[in-house]
Amino acid sequence: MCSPPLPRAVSIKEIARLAQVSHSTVSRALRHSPLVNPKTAERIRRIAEESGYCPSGPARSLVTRHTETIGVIVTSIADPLHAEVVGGIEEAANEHGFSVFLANSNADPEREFHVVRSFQQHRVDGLIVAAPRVGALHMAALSRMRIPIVLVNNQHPSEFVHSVAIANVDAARQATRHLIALGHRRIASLGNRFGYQSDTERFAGYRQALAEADLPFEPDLVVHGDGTPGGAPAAMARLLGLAAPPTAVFCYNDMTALAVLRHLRCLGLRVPEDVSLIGFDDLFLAEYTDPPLTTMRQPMWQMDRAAARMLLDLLEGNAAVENVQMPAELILRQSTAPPGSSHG
Amino acid sequence: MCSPPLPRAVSIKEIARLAQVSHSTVSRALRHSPLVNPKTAERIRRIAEESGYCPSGPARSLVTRHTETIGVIVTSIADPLHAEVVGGIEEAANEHGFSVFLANSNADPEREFHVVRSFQQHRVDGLIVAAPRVGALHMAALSRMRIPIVLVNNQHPSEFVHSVAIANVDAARQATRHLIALGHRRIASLGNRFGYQSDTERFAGYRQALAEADLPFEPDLVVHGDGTPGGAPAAMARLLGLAAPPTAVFCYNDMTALAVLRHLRCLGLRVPEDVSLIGFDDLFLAEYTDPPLTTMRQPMWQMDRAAARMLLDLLEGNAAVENVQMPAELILRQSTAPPGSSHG
DNA sequence: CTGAAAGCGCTTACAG
DNA sequence: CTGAAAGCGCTTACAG
Repeated sequence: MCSPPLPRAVSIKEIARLAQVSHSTVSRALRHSPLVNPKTAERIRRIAEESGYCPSGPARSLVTRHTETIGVIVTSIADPLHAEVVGGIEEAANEHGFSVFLANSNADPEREFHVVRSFQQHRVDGLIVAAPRVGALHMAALSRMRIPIVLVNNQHPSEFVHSVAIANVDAARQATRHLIALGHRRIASLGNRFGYQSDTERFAGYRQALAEADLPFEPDLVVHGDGTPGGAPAAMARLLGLAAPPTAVFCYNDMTALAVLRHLRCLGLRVPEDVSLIGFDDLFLAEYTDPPLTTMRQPMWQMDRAAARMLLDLLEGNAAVENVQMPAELILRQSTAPPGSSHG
Repeated sequence: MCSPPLPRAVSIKEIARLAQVSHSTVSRALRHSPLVNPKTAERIRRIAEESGYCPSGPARSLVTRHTETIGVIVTSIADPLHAEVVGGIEEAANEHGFSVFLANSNADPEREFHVVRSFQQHRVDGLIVAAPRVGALHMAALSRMRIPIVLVNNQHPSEFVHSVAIANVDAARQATRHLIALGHRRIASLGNRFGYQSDTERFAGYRQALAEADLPFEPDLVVHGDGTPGGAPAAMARLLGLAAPPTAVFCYNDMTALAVLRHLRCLGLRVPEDVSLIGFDDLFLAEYTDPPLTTMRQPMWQMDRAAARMLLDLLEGNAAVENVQMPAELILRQSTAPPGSSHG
């Protein structure tokens, strides 16, 4: 609240005084308006340069009515998946001369509210929401801001916004097919009960693949974790306690797969010899686990860039597609193999 | 550059009209000034609320001369270590009502320049620089901005700024001591030739530990990677090619250790039976490798919070300590063991 | 307690 | 080509 008197930066007026012209002329010269004598324009620019002039964004935005900023909301910056989100967005934004405000909702409703409010106060030109719940709960507040908004992997379908999302159904089907192709018949789905739509969609893809292969759907083989390593052991214990345990597990995400991997190791079970494991996301670390994790790659960097470009298009007045679905890619590594491959 | 006419947000004037008072009074009421009749203040606030009024940060900052924003510069957002940087900063900033601009320098000098310039235009109140080179190369430009700056893990010593850094010498000494205590005598140091000061300091710590234990320093046991997984295999090959290869390796960071781990596995060497490995950073994934990685934890989240708090202190006019050194913590996991432990 | 006035640093019609 | 003027949305002395 309180703060020391910042040294006043040199303004357009100051350099007008120095250059012996009106501040209007300075403004024009600095903006390279053709309406000013090239000689004086040059002189003005030199003076500005020498005096270390740096235009005031806030002042400028007051009249232009845009700030050249976008806001980005993520649930957790520490989440490796979201770290990439921010990277792709920042890159694309910067290429267009936009700066990005980053905020972390922490999945806390109160915090989410404040974040949106604060972005609104800063008069961001547009918003990218990569925090599923924010999109879900605050859509009304968001659309009241009357600025372009793009949702990344939004978890609740809504018609009136722009979004980019991973093609969950296809991805899950592909993952399951891969396991089926390897010869697995008892394939578990370890979902995420907080995954909302993505969980539903991935589950649907799993069932589709089963149906296509004429494999029976067994409810017992479906358990729901919480999308974090913490919930995985319990879920896995349920599966292993079954009379006929699964020979392969399709995990909601890599974090879950990671925890399962570790849990199985503790139990003395081998991956993929005893149990095959497939993840989702292709986090950086998926390549470094032992065995390296087979997974469905979610091209986050591209998705983010796509989201940013979509927003930038909107900001530049171009029509943009409403929704983009990006395909996931099966990344074959060593955590999947034919069932019982150690014995055969 | 071009952009559609944003719908004009409701201003203080508009609600003044609605409330039949002057806009000065509205301003006061909204800011809870005691200089306004409680009844009318209440009425004004209600009207503001109902009309969806949201104060304009840019307009406000023009007169208050601060924007309640800070800029954060990192080299790479995708780098897991830096993802945490941002998280801690954003959290602390938000608690004090500040928003954060995030930019990624990509270790590109031109980009770095633009980032600094853009933050300056946005009139950020303060800056946190977690991109070592920016601190090194642009210190002059930065200090010309005349705003508080805090450097995180800055790689070049400079007197006139505030900084928080990891205690590299101590950390490296501790790591090396751990290996010595396990009985290792031939301990390699796999450094990072782009690590500037941190590399130098960690190397110094390594030598100190050796000296303390009266172990000879062998230049052959010191190689320099590039701080990324890419450079590790070559560096490791050199070490393994030695007449008497090391039985333990102190790696510059976890990423390097990770790559070494993998490389050794390819070569059929076991960790820690054949070679002990200790990393640095304690990235999230260090816990999930096989074997889990023994490493020196760099408490990034706390370091970031410390940096943010230091900056906030500065912004609030409080004196702040100039430099904070945070101790690293030895995290014992399974990648280190006595030499030749498979045979004994 | 309230309003008129000045001003923050800029841009941009409007007259010359 | 140039300057005086108005205005962007706010805050805050200054007079009542």
